[in-house]
Amino acid sequence: MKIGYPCINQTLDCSSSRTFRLASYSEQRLIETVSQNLACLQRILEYNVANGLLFFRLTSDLVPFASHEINQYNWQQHFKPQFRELGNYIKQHQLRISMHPDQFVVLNSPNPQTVKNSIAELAYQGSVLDLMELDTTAKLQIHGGGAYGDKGSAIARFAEVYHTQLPDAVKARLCVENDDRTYSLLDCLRLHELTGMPIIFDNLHHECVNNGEPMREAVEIAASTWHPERDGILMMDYSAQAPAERRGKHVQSISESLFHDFLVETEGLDMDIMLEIKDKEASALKAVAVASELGRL
DNA sequence: CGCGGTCAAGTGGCT
DNA sequence: AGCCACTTGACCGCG
Repeated sequence: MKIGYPCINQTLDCSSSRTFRLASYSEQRLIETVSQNLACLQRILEYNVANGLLFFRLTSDLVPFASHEINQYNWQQHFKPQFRELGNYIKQHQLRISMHPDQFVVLNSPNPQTVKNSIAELAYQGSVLDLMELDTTAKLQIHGGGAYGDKGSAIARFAEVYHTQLPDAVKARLCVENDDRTYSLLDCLRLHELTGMPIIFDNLHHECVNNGEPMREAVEIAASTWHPERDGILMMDYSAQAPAERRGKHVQSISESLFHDFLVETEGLDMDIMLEIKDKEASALKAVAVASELGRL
């Protein structure tokens, strides 16, 4: 089991998500920003290794406007050595890596332009992992998308786009995650059956939307969609509801007792856990301690 | 130099 | 009808 956190490290004094406004775009600015982002990413990875945080989600902002038409620069070629070096570090320390394209990536949108933009964004994020020369256990994580009043058709449209429009390099890494209002675990299972994509399980989303599966059973269902050789072990997002806040809002800081209970409930199941908690590595470090005490690491 | 409005992109639920 | 939340605030103009 590897434990980690997404995108941002609050201890270090650098960010790998630096970007700029579209109006400020220039090739020079792009090169400078990417250069700084990659340098910071290396520092974050070193921090993670030093602290036993072996699962990390790369920010979508690593390369600003990477899938936007304004960006015609061959950044892949320019930064190839840096990406490879990062990849070497990742492989050397056996870090698990994911990326999570944001909410604008919707493969089943009725708007063809949205689908086109989505595919371009997936191609960009996949190419980051490819440039790092990571194997297909490094994943891209998206949601089912919209339902548009007819989820059955939306699911069929997703599968159609998957089979007819997605590059193989994206398909090799793409996973679907249950969301907190539209695509339940069972809906994701349907998408899995139609495409072969593994399911990334989110416990908080499952609490929001489910078909009555107890937590352990839900984890087992998601885990069964992963081919160990091709995909590695199950990835999951772990969070807890922020008290007295909107349903689905993430807590500020981990509850060690809730996390302890979750690990006890899933005893014997192997998985890598991404902590979607506002205070980032602070909670991830507490989670590592809890998991370590339970002998799960 | 700090504050606050705004930023490439979508969707659905809540107020 | 508009706002908010989402994997994550960061940028930039203005005072």
